[in-house]
Amino acid sequence: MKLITRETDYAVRALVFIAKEKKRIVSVTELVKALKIPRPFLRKLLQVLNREGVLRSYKGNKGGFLLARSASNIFLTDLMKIFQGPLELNECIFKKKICPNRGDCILRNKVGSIERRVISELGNIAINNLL
Amino acid sequence: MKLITRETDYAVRALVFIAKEKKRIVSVTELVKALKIPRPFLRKLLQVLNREGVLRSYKGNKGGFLLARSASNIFLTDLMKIFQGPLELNECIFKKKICPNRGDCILRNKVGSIERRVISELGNIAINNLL
DNA sequence: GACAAATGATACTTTTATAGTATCATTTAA
DNA sequence: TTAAATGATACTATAAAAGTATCATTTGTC
Repeated sequence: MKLITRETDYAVRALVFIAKEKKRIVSVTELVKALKIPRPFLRKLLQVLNREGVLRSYKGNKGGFLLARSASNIFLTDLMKIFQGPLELNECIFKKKICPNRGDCILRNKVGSIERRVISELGNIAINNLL
Repeated sequence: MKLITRETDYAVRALVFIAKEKKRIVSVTELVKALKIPRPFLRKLLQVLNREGVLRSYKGNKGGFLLARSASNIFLTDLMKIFQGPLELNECIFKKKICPNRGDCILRNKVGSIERRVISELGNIAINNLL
């Protein structure tokens, strides 16, 4: 039972590091040294974050990354969506239509209400809350 | 992000079905017909539930399963522990000691507090709440 | 007692998601 | 010009989840 995968976790750490450096461009080399994340893996993550508009990248020598928006506007749920897909705790059965009684499944309703609360709490956590 | 695996979900359905039959012994054959779960997979699950003291089994012709304890005393968290291991939402990093700052990791603390609430809510759900 | 219908035990295979690697092309400051 | 960076993309490895197969044993019923 894992709410946050390693990809998301690494992304958070990298973003926190970059946020702390304020407006200074930060390279993967620095991040690898500080965070001890496998280099090619981290590169992949950062490229995704760039594509998704969370980071802004600068190519070439002395290049690297900056936050594309303010740290208070990058939420944990944003990262989870990017790396883990839609936020659903109970996709397993519902999605695959195995469930013979989707509508009135009590279990699903109960889990669903817990899900909504978890998501709303996670939605309150932004990068600036983690500095 | 999946709170409940298919194994747990199937187990819940089977237990709910058995609970509804009161004290009548229920065979896998009946369960398969009613719940449309792959037979060998369901058998495996029920054998586990028997070993774990959730079900009681009766061998031989006309054999099958009964609840080993009252439906109000079989909790969703019991099944999750059996099929999904210890209830931790954030095992990923902490466990593997990748995290350079275990103690004061803000992310982990935040997720941890959400985790505790989820577990306590799940702990309130028993089989008899799902009939 | 024979037999059919059940569970017990156990090992195996398949599928999916996660985690990580490798490589070549392109950009850019010095 | 060159070294140090990112972009794009394809590949591999590992682990967890889901599902299958098989043989042994038990037991009610004819």
